[in-house]
Amino acid sequence: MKKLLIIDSNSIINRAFYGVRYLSSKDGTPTNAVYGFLNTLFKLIEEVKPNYICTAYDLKAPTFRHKMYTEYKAQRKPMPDGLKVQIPISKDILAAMNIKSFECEGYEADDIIGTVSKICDDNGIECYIATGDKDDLQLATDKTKVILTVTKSGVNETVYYDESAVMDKYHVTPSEFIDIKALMGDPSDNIPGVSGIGEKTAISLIEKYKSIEFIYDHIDEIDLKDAMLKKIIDGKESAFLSKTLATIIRDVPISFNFSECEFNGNISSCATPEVFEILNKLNLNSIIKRLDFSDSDTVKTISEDIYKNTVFYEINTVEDLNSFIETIGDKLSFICEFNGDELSSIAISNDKKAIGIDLYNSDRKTILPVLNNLFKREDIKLYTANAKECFVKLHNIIDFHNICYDVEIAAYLINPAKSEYSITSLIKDYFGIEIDKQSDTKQLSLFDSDADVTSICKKVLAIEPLYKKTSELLEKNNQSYLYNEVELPLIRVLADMQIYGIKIDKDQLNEFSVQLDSKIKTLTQEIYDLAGEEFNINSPKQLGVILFEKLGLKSFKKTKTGYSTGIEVLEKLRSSHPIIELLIEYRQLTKLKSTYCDGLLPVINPQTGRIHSQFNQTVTVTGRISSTEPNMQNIPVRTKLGRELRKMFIAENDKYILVDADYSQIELRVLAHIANDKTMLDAFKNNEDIHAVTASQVLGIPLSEVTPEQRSSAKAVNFGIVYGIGEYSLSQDLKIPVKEAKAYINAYLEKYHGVREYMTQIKAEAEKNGYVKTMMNRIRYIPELKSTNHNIHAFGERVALNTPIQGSAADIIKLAMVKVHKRLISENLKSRLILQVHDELIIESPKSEEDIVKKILCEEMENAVNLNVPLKVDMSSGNSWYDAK
DNA sequence: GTGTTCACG
DNA sequence: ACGTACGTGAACACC
Repeated sequence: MKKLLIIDSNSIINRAFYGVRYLSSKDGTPTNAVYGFLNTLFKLIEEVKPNYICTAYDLKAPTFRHKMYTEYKAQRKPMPDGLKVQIPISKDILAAMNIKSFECEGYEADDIIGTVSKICDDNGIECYIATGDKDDLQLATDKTKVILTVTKSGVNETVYYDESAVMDKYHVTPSEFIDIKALMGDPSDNIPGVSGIGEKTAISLIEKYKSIEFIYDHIDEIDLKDAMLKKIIDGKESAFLSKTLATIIRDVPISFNFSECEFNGNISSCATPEVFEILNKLNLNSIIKRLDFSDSDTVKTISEDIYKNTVFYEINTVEDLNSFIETIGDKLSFICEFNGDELSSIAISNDKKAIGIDLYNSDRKTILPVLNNLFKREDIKLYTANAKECFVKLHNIIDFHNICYDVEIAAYLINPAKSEYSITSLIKDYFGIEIDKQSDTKQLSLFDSDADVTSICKKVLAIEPLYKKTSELLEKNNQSYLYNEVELPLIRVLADMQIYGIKIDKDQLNEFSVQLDSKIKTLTQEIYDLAGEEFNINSPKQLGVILFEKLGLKSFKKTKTGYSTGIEVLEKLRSSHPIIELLIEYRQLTKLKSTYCDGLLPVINPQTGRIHSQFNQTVTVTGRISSTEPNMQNIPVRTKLGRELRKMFIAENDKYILVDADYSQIELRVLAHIANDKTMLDAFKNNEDIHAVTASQVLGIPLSEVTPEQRSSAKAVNFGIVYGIGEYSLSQDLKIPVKEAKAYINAYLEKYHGVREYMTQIKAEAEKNGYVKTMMNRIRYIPELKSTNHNIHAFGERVALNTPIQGSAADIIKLAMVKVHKRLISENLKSRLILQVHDELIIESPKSEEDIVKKILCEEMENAVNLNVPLKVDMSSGNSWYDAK
């Protein structure tokens, strides 16, 4: 049987708006509802594979229901603006997909759906109704299926109801739904029902008597308490009115014909050029990806102005390369591409002309030295993308001497929130060109060119226009200092850190792993014994069943998928069963073993015996550096056993030592400076214990009388302030009532009024500008502040508060790294920076250089910037990271 | 590929 | 009415 899918657009868009996190296009148009709607649409198409498809919309105009009953939906709040603008967008997209949308003055989308489903019934077509609204369940029959959709944080779920499914779930027939509503009413639509009758009574009456008509026709025979009977009799008029309001109309005057709704059951037919154009304008890239426009040659290439008058060609010989090099002036752009760690191709451009070299199709041995001679020249400025990868992968082959621009880093400073900064994605973002797509590249080339180097040449030719565009924006944002003095020189620093790596004691690590393993085995058995069965302790799902069903512990927190078994849940259950203690220990040990022991072993470089973690410069939104493969910034330290791991990270040999320098309270110092808070500034100027001072201030007791507990609470509050404190979270953290947490925060802000003012001011500023900035003008846009959703907006406020603090601290340590690195080189030292952990720098140093290194670290870190507070650095050294703390 | 948990600052 | 502090990355289970 053929299938028709009809979608209640308003209902699904509305759900999507509240269920999908805030998204917007570059121009600020909110897109979250459209995003959610389209994802739901595609999911439905893929599930139903319809032969016909259409959608129904509500109109703003009053419907017959409003005319009949002025109170109908009168309590509804108007649609938020952020949602309102997305409705017409969704219509445009549907039209571009050739999906018919119906709307009809005087009727709601439901009525159109009722009408279409009836037409389907009459024509022997199976009808699928997709909506977020339970009201439509009244339309379910054996051939008409109602699909209820739920969108939760971007994830769609669908539940299918035919007539029997409705009866299974609700124990009434679809049409009896109407009668239930007639009795109980519906506050969301303001349908009155019979006053005094709620859900329970309504259901039991209709289960018994099937319809309100029957009830009122046989009112004398009905067995009910007098009071109830009176309510029903008094509510007769209202009951019938309610029934009319709740009944979906099935003969709306629309002109429907199946041919207009034909559909091939596949989302690929939605991938039209018009759709691409709209989605691209909205920056809905994941939808573009899902629709996969690549096979459809329908995508129009957008203006390729940046390639006007450019030429490129492939070369394979040193002679050709040399003759190209002769044409180069004082600058060039280049792009390297790698196959693993090996250079696979390189493109170089000079003005409007580019060459590409396929290293697998040319003599690597002769080409590479020529390239090295070119790139090490001091008189040529180099422009590129992803210089760090070139530094790292070619470090003993090519010396890139004078890198003066990296478009990836520039684009990151302009907007650090993007997920990708590859040259390909930058070209698409800034110029709308998809260079890996087939297009009319032939006419660009004066020479015959293999397709292989086409793409890399297009990339290299885009560097100059990307440089123009991004450097303009950097200037406009006042980010020239940040770019030229911090981020650009930092590329070399991070590359060197990655190249040097850190030595790890493999044998000792293996031994630790074996020790953990035997403890884990014992624990596993004990847990099985207490549980009375074997199961996968690592599976939260299986563990949840054991704890909360088999052992009957009480579950008070749930996740999207089931019981939560996180640490805070376990902590609270600690006293209720001996298994909990073991689980907590099991979790700790398996974490250490799998993530740190077994995780670190495979990333040890067999040649160097060292770990060469990647330090990423374009990942975090706040300006911090991130570390991957492995993450060296989350090596355990907080527990005794975990800290043991730091004994594995050691200096190269006994002639070397690790020097560790960490900023003391850098974020709070930054806060004191930015907020210009006198109390806090004084505390730091007098070199006092900031947490103890806070306790003393807030509790109104002398500094000398602060107990360790009081200090620890104050510490939590100080952290909370930096994160954009909430009373609820503080109460959880300190395990005190919300009321007390609130009082604590108030007392805090009373004492630190500079901080209070900062909080108000930065929020206002963020609200007004849509972004916040750090001390060095690192910028972060906060689109969440445009959201009408309370939670999202509150999140935006916390971000506005925290980013200048966390980001300024990142600015400072990055500048310090650049300065330290520079001095190690200019003073001809063998010592090298090897790690950064947000507020901590680690240098591997010959013992003979230990003192001078400490001096350099101290000077450069403490004097990296000049604040209203002193910056303080704690320093220590040792043979291992463990000993150097 | 996503969700949960947990390691760090 | 709703969820609950900022910023990360990795391992594992499960679909």
